[in-house]
Amino acid sequence: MASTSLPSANTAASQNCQKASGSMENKATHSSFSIESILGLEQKDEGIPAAKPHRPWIDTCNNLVLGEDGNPQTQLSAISCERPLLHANNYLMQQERLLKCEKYFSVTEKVSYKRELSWYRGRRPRTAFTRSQIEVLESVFRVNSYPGIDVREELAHKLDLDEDRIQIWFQNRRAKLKRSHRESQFLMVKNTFTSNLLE
Amino acid sequence: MASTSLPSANTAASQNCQKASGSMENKATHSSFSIESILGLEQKDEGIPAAKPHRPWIDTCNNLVLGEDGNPQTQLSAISCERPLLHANNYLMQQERLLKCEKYFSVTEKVSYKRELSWYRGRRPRTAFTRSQIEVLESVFRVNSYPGIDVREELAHKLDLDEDRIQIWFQNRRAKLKRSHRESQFLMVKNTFTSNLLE
DNA sequence: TTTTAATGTAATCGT
DNA sequence: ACGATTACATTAAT
Repeated sequence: MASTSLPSANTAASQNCQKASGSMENKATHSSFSIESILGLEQKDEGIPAAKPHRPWIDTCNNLVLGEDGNPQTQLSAISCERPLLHANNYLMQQERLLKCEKYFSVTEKVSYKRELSWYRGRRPRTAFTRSQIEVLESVFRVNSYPGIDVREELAHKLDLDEDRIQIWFQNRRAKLKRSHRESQFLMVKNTFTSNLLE
Repeated sequence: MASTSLPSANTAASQNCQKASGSMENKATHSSFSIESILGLEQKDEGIPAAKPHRPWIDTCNNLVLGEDGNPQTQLSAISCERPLLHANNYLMQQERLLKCEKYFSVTEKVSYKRELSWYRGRRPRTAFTRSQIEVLESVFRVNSYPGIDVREELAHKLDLDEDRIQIWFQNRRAKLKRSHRESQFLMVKNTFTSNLLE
């Protein structure tokens, strides 16, 4: 049995209530998008290819992306590689695939399928940090939440990680800290308000 | 199936080659900031309370949490909202509960149960969408699987739900769609393989 | 058991 | 670098 399924080492703050405007590919949400209009409307908006950054972890030749732990992204990562290829031969394959699924999915489903494919094509496989890696990172973070390139490189070497991953980790960690501060502040204000009401 | 999932403890080096870090010699910015010195020094501060995930469905005054659907988590949700309370009186309650379950679970299971208890304290009561709510959501999803904040708010108002629930629902829906795509893709590959074998 | 709401967080994008 | 938002992996309730 999978003994200790301890996925997240830290149980810190969560970040529900994320409400802000601007979904990424959805910029074109006109205010005329009432539910009724949506329900009674076929939509043709789409596209927004969005330029493609460098994705070194994707093999250009449709090879598998290995995960060391049999991660499930493998099959999908293998589909295609780079945004430009979207309009190359892979595009045909996908079209074909779409046609084959035609009888199972509606037109709009195919549209969003296409969008989804193009979005997450080439997304870096999610890194699963080890507990010990997290511990080290947290220790460093406690001392310095803005490590310079030298510390990051050192960490990368010691933890056998990309320096990029380190940087992203610190970014996300800072965001998390900020969130928790915001929330505790919110609660403090709320509590003060409440107790003021009570007395 | 969750039983096949690995503990995800490893995956340390799922990354491919590092980016050729140059000099490990520190740039003498703050040369005393080596990892060893950081890790070796006493961590006395431990600020970073990692507090308050903002759980509005938990009442701060230990009142009952309404569930709209008579959810059983009420007792648990109402317990606490603050990390320190984990070591306060609630801990006793949990111990008691653990003792009661003693005959049903192994020691290691109890351990993980304990860990998980402290985990999902404060977890939002599971929302049970009605059929009609689902229908509307599905209809919108068919047209647009990435509704912007405006559509989400409108949906929330019309369906009498939190906007958060809407957002989460769409997230999970997208994941589900992707899963099904993955599966059909797998089947397609399998079929192709099989028919290639047959001819 | 299966499905799916909820959670935490790594990765992505725009500014 | 930050903020917002997403995908992804997982947990837990039904």
